[in-house]
Amino acid sequence: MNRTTNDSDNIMVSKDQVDSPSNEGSSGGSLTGGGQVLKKGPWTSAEDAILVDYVKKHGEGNWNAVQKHSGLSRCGKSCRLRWANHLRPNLKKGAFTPEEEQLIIELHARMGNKWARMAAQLPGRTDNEIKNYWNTRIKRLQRAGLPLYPPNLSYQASSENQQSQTATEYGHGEKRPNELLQGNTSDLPDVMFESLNAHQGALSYAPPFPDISVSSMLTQGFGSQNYGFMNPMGNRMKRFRESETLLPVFDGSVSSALPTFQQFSDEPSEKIRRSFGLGYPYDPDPSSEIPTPFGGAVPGSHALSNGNFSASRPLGGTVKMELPSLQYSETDLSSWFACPSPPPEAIDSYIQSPPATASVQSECVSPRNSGLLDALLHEAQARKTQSSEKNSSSSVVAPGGMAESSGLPLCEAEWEEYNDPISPLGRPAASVFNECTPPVSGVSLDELQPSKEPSVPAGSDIMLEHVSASNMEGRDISACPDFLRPDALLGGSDWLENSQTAKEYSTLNDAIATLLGEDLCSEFKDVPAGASSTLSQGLGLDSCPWNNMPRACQMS
DNA sequence: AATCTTTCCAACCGCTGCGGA
DNA sequence: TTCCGCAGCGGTTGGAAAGAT
Repeated sequence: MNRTTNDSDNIMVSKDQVDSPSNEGSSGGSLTGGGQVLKKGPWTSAEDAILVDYVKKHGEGNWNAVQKHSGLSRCGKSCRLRWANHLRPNLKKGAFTPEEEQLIIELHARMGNKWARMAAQLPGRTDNEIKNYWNTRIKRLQRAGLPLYPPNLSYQASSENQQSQTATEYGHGEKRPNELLQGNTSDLPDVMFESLNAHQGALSYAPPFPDISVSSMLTQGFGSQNYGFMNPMGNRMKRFRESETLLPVFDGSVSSALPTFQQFSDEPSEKIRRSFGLGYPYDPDPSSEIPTPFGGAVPGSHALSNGNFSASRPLGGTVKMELPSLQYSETDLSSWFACPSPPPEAIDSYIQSPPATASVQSECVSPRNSGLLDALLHEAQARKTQSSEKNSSSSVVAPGGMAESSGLPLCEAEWEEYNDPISPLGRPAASVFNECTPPVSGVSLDELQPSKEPSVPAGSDIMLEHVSASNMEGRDISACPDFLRPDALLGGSDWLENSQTAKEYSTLNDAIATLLGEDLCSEFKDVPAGASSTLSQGLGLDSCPWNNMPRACQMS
């Protein structure tokens, strides 16, 4: 399949050749200042020739002059784009090589949606190409309920590295990805991938995270109000930014806590796998004694771990995918970090998760063992299987695919055990994360002290406090509320009595309303009556501020 | 074979930053 | 200092091809 740009060009040209340049109106257009109609739509070969000729003579730049000097009825923007994406020399056509794909993933983890900058690292590739590739990729991953980044992700928290990277990758005046939205240039470490080199062919599904800096996890993953949740994409983030100030504690975590009602599509993983067509030297060794990374411990969290909604089932019809960079780390980390084989002290948490892992693992052996994405698909399959097993014992009915992630009943039942005066919403995501996520590489988050407070953005102190306070050891991971779902977010009324929490929650509610109102609430409203009632009773939704939302968002 | 769905990609649009007047 | 134009960037859209049913 792999249509190449050449193919497209040929097709386009053949089509356009019928559509003569004089037939400009067919593609629409706009008037220039001089009244000339600027053509839109696909470029013809004749136009290409004109543009190439012009650039040869005059060089790149001054694109608005192209129209004047060459008679080309295209706006400067269009000319620049055409040149940059198709006509300039040394453009590499065709599918991305595995190496390029790997690099893109790496770069995206570091840069976010900085396509142009990524393109600079990929000779012959255009930002548009990379962007399209990435968007396609995340669609696939989302559909499969998979995280966006491979597990063998590591953080390099050394200041040396920060400095060097800051110096080399982000020139003067440039902001690093995590700064781009927050305007906060704290000493956040860069996120680095360990190379997915061939020598990792034996890499199990439990890559160690020796380089994970606890402080970086705290400051980036949760503490940083933006690093963890920077959403390089548009609308929702824009809306979120508008309400950012209303979220003193949660920061971006709210967006991360957006529910995913259907995290696993029914799409056969093999189908997806085929569509990936990748061959990362990554082997989810089914024989390894590593529990299914998610093990049901944090059911429903994975799609959230993408930082995205399932694309296969848009919520409210208008939910757009949000391109995560690694800045989604709270969610991403929760998934990725859950992948590694837990340290001994964390085993309990895994043990207590549904025992589907072994069977799931065995059932979902990646036949190809061919790479990261295979592994991810493998994992998705495992989770899907596990999810269905859990459903058989769960009476909770949820809208859409909510029932697939049936973590809520457990959470409901055991939430009270926490006796945490801080509300689920009032509790920082870090705390939630800490409780829901097994320690990494033998380092429990509980052990992570806010030793780098200077680098912690304002408000993170609260988070850190909670992180310190919440001790996950020995707790049943499954008991942790699934804050990745709005019903869980709404859960628990006790903490609402805490005035401060209630206040925060009120503000938060406003923000959520802003964020989700049109998109999610209507969907959530569709919870079957019984389930809704159950949820409402169990979660104290009667007083749920969601009901203060616009009518469309109110739950029946 | 027909129809529907998904994937891919080129191109457009809006926004932002920068530099010059 | 402000305004304006330009270049560039990122998000989104629309249409064609490919694949699935």
